[in-house]
Amino acid sequence: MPNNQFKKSELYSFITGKASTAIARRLQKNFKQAGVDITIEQWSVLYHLWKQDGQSQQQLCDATFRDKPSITRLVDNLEKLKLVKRVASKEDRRSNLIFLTAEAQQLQNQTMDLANQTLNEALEGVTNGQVEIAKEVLHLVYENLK
Amino acid sequence: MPNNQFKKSELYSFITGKASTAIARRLQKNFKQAGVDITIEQWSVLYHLWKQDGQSQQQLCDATFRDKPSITRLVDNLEKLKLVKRVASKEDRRSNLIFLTAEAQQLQNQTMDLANQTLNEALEGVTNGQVEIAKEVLHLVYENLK
DNA sequence: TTTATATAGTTGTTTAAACAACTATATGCC
DNA sequence: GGCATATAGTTGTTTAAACAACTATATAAA
Repeated sequence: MPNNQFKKSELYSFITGKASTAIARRLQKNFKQAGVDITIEQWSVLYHLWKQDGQSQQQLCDATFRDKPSITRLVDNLEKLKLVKRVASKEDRRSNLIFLTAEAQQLQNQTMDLANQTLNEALEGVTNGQVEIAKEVLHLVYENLK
Repeated sequence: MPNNQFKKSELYSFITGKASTAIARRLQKNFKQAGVDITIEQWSVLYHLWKQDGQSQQQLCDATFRDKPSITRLVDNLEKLKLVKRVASKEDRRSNLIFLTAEAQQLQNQTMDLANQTLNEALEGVTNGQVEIAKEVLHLVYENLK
């Protein structure tokens, strides 16, 4: 049984994601300090819309690894904040396309800088090689379970 | 600026913790399938009490990386489920010591097996060496930000 | 000793996650 | 065309996270 040594020790913190919790909290704190008043969950939706605007809610589900009710409510809240708007698709009347507002477009550079800064804080003292391997492992775990 | 290549790509999934989310969901699913009717957050508290029973709520905060209100409510719910009980400390009257019930003690072996099984599913195809490095990176990230 | 400060825990409020149940529209098959 | 099934999204409910404000007790300093 490979990996057994690891699996029995430190198992807990792997499962509970202490590292990603720590990163999320720090990013939220850095947003707040900079006067950016959105949640990191909202930001994660905007992030995918900056990459490609006008995605359907289902596409955002896949991109963010969230279920449909979660995206419904995140889009609700982003709409209240006037950061996105729902537009009914003409091709498929079941589907909404989500578009960024001008205000949301203005958030991109600042928040991406804050996210990069947060990762710099997180990865202080970690080598590029280590990070590459950690990235591979996390990717494999995700692929194994998704 | 070291690590910059990494930091700009895959940044998002590192921050949002897709891997740990995937592990948490799978563990919850494995609990449910086995008829274990607790949340993984509740389990994470029990996990630390199995390691040492009778910890204060503040100790559980530190161990689980949660804030005090979160632990208050997790202990509330675990008490409702009759899995733990609060006992007022005699040395410090501000503090509650949390003790496992017999019922919670019986959950230990089964749920630890399910957690190990979940990690085996997650780490399929990952070598011990890769896992060790990933563990180091996650630990360093946590230490940098906690 | 009394006063200030720190610590342990609780409560209220908002946001989000998970899951089930639901509506509406689309697609595939006879 | 009509029916079964799949897909897109919404709503309700429970649990948890984050943050601020609060109570009670302990500790330290004057």
